[in-house]
Amino acid sequence: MPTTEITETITDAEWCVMRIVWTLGQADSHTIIDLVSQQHDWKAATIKTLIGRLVKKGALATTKNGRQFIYTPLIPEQTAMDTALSAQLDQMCAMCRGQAFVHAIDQTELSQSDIQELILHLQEKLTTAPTTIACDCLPEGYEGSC
Amino acid sequence: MPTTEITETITDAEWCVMRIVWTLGQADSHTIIDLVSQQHDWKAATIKTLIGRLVKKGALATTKNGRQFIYTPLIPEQTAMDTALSAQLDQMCAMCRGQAFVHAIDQTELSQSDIQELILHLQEKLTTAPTTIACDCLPEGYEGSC
DNA sequence: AGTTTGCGTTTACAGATGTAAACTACAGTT
DNA sequence: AACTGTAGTTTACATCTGTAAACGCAAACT
Repeated sequence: MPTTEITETITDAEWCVMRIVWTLGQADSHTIIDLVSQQHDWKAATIKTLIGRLVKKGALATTKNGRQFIYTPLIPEQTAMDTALSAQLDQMCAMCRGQAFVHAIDQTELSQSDIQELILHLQEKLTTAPTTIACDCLPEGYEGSC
Repeated sequence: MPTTEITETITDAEWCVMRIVWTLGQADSHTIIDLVSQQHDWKAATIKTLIGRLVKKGALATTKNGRQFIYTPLIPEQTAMDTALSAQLDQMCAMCRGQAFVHAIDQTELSQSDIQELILHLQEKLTTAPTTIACDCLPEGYEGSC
């Protein structure tokens, strides 16, 4: 069987569709179109296009149900979030990522349990953390710091 | 004078150029092209295009220096990182952002001082954190949880 | 002064993305 | 059986991105 690997990226507009399906677990196109149009000023045709592209990309699976399809996520939401965040972080200076987290966390609403989990992970991480992280914005062999 | 607001986004390829300029503080095109070509298999012409687009977008300022230009960042690196991370997080389910952070932090090398700062911020945040964050993947009026 | 070199600008072009109309085909209705 | 509505597919098209060649002009060299 073919590996369910997703190579292509999910675009911003496609994320809106995926979030509906992730949350519902599964949905037919009518439901998706109905819910997404309440969040965005998109025509039904637009949402159909997005669904089609997500199926082609292997992000959504289809199951025939009479005349229509039921769509289910082929990639877990958590995986998609990880991939997206990592891609973003990877393009930022390694030395600055810590500060980026600080700002991001300051501006994000987090639940008590999430915060506690984060603190635990960080405390654990602290035991093996290096003193400093070098800036990696310049090519090999150059020293820099931003 | 016009406000130095950047509305347009900096693309992935453009980030590579910005990182060089951010790190050096300022640079002429020769330097940028030289350093960027050591990191990416791009022709000088490609990098010239990226520089041009960044100037047009208002991300880089130019100062005439004889026959050539000196480029300086018009937007701070930290601001760009914040904006990029926020945009990414904003499109993810509010309820799941905490877990996204957990995974991202697990996979990112952080210095001891960054970790300590993060822990402090989180401890402070804990004092006013809500017990739970609702999933915001569905339109107003629908209850969901992913 | 003429020529070369190098810098910034213009033009090019394919593929991705946002946005959507048009079309096709089958299920359900009359 | 003919009709109609709707779900999925095709086609459309402007803009953005990645990638790069070509061009014009001024400085530097001869």
